[in-house]
Amino acid sequence: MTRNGSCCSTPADGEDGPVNEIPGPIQKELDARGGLETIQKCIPPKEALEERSRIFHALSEPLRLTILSIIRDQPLCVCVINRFMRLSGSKLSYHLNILKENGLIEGESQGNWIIYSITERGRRLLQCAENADR
Amino acid sequence: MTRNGSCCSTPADGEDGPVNEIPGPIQKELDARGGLETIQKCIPPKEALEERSRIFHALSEPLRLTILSIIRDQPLCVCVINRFMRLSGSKLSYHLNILKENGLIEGESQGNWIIYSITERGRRLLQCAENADR
DNA sequence: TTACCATTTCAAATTATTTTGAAATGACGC
DNA sequence: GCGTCATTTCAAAATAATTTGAAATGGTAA
Repeated sequence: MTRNGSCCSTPADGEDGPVNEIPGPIQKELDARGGLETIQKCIPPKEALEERSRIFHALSEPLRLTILSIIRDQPLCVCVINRFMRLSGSKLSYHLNILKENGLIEGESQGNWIIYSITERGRRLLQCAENADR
Repeated sequence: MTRNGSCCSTPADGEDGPVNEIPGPIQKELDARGGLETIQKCIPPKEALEERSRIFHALSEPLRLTILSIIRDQPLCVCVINRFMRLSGSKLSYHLNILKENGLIEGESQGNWIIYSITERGRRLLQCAENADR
């Protein structure tokens, strides 16, 4: 298996990658910081990256961000949440579940109702959301 | 068009929703806060919700979070980024583009290369990512 | 126990995102 | 100009997320 010798040849995914030149100024900067290995160490482990991206995925729907702002200041049952959302029950349930699975809300059964409240994580990330588009 | 009289009947999406009872303790809490209208005001406008969810979507892939941490401390050209990622060129380009469209990175052409750097927004949100999974 | 209500679950249909590989672009040096 | 390199673009294929409507669950109350 020989290499083709250029810096940026496009390897098939997962195969051994390119192995050559790096542009001058970039190389300098890189050396000053300790080379490629130093950067490699900045990449978080796979599990952390996957967990974080799942959480962001949960936040990547306007409907779900809406649910979070609705229950931010007080727990509410599904039917009251739906006064604002006006979705089919199964659709609302689907989105509530994604928020719950990702630890952004939690639900407590009380008789006929399920009362959802925002979690600490949910609150923290809702705050990030509000700062995001700046 | 008559209503069926229950709190939580499931309306078709977008139709007029349910209009009845609210569980006792929830109603209390709600009144103490100024009723449904008060909560309604906490829901950000559609445009803000959509913009934020787009940004979170851009962050919802391990590959893209990886790219952000790689260029967090110094700008790098695509081919050096790909030393770490080892993706096909078009795949890496696709993900770089999503980060760019959402203002998380920016690219500057320098001769044969394109040097990407993280933006202020990218840095801020990468920080959120690191606090997310707590 | 029967009926009813709030909510969830399931599978099928729909829609959106990602991956792939080939071709295009634009810079560079000869 | 020609060949080469880094990167992007495009369309098709593959995969993943969301929506829908019907049916199930589990509580409550008569």
